[in-house]
Amino acid sequence: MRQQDLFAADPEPWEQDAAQTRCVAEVAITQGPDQVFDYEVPAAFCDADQPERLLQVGRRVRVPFGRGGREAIGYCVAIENKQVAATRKLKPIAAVLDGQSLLTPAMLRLTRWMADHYLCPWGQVLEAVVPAGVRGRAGTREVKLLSLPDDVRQQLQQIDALGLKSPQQKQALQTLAACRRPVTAAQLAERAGCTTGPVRQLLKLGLIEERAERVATGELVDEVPQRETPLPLNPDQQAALDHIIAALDARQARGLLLHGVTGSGKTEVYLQAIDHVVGFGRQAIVLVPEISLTPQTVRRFRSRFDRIAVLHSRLTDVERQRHWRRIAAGEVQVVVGARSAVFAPTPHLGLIVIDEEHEASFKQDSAPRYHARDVAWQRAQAEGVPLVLGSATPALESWQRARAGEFDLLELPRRVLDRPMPEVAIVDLRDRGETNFSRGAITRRLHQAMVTALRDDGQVILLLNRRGFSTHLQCPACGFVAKCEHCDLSLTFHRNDNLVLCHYCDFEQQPPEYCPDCKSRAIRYGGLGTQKLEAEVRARFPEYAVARMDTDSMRGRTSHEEVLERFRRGEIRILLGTQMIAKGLDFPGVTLVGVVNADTALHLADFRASERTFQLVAQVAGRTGRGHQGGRVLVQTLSPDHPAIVAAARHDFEMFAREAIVERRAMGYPPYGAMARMVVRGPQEGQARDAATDLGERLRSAAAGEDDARILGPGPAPIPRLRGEFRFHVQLQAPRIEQLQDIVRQATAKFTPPKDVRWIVDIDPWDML
DNA sequence: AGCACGCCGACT
DNA sequence: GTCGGCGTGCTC
Repeated sequence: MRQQDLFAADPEPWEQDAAQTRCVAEVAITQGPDQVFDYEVPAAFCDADQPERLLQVGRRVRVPFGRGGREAIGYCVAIENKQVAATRKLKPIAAVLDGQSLLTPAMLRLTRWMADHYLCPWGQVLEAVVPAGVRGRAGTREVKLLSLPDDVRQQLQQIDALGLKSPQQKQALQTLAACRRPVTAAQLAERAGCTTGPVRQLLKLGLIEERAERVATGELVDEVPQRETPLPLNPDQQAALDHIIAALDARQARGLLLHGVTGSGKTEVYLQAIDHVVGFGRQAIVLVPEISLTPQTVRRFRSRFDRIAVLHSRLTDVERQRHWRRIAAGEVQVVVGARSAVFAPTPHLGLIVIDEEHEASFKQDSAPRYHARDVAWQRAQAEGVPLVLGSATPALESWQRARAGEFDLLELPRRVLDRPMPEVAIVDLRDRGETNFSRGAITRRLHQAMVTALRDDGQVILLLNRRGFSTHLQCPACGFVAKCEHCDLSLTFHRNDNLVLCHYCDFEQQPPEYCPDCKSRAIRYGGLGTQKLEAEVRARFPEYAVARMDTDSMRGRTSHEEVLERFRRGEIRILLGTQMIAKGLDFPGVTLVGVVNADTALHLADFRASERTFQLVAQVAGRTGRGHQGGRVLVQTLSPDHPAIVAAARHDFEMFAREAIVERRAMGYPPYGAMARMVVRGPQEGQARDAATDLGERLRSAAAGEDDARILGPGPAPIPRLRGEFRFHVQLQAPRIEQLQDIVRQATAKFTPPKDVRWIVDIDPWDML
């Protein structure tokens, strides 16, 4: 036993001193265990005269951590006067890293909730919530500011007593004394009418002090579009707006589901609600899917509000940081952005809007795996503001909350100007009369509809939710299928680059000339992708301009905007592409929408497969019939009787919801139960499987007390190998999410898989791959 | 998450 | 006899 231990129960006098109530900082480490650690606050960080290094809640700190005193970065989450046990030694904070707090107390509470809900270390959540540009030094510049020490200032009356020979130095000194704000050496030189030489000399003599400070650089220049006035509302829109305004005036947290068919004018309702919020000096946050954060959307908001911040993924760190500071300073009325804009540091939030709330992109697929809708609802409740969720095809989770009375339901059942919904026809791909028309993807009926639409000066949108040319390469002689070396998934042939590539890890190689197994040269290129569809369309309609939109053709920063602009002007007559073209576009000239294959997502091993299919078909169908020429939709499918497809063809969300909810309830799937998923992955199959098995056992024993919880697996994940790693997953279901959180917390507390084996937990997963 | 501590095999 | 393997546990 070491000597210290002998005295542990009876502290030395100096230890009793240390046990007095002390100022303690609680720090959440960004990379480390999910705990908050106490640190001593040195007096140097308590000096209000030095705001740059003052410790405050929400600033980051550098702290010694672990044995050997290695350093870690953390967020100060609380400063308290605490009674600390006599034997307990606290390490001191080494440095304060930020000149201002990065998080309000409300945002700290929100991130704490996220850490608990999504089972992610608090420090990691904080790191994800504060944009990198704000944490770093981006967008700031160090300047050296001059000041006059007090003793020198007092002696200025008898300036000659200082013994300065140079009149320029005297002049500079007096000029500095007259300055009300700190100045740089260059500014002082200019005002004193000299060069920086005398100023530097004064510094050398110690008559002037210099200190470094970080200041923001640059200014944001917003393009200001033509000012637009509010559009007249139809009675449904007016009723919805009145309802939202009533919630706003009540200053209460309230969830409002705005269910409006495509083209029913949801955006105008948001705009006028936001106008109301801005009217009493508060800010609004509008979340839109990344994919529809187009110049078109942005222009609409800019044309209605003076001070708006647009947060999108293409911003540089510096730009992001400037927006963030403007928002935090209350200079912005409306924040428009993708998922992470839910963390915008608005000082007086008045309203949150989520447009297309059913969209997958609101769920983050890396830690913290949050859903912006759920975070927004949490924030809305904490700040007492309404949350408006808008969609033509709401997520069943939101729909169920509205039906249960937890959210208010606002319906916009009609399109603006009483335009009819487009007529939707289903084309049965099992019908030989249709498919024998050609070996291609376009049936006789779709071809004829295209001919008619184009002849009548209309435009056509064709949806095919698969990139590439051929989706698989197979040898007809021996059955060999070309697979990715790292992922074991079929490689897709891209004819434009003459490459085969993996859509999951971007592995690419030359297409094989012959089968590696049986040397046959007759490899068949099967499966339809957008590139092949493009070739077919060009061959069928050589006289019309065609454009393809998918992630391959939209690599440039502005190509997306360019294509849409040319389509708007009518230069492009046929636009084909992946789901990128299914969402939010509003072009009156589109008189025909063709869904080339509605079944692509229908048979995935995923309980949301039919919901996704319904949403995709219903959304793309809504892209037509927006002008006076009307519009029609053709849906090609092998499952013409599938409820999701039938309901989408009738524009009948409620019909779809009624059917889908029966199945969800029977299976205990969301919204009728909570779900979580864990994935264990590693470069060695056996190790990963063993770790998954171990985890499965821990989960089961943790769930022993919860007889209504179900643990499925472990088993190979639907994508069993990805980027060279083997993947196993476990699915968890229980009536309440808290049960699953407790089970996972218990099971993982002491779960330490071998080196190279990693695990993740996904609460409310959106997909199961 | 990292890093030290500790207890068992192949080397000087 | 020691060097080093990585399994276990702690970090204010």
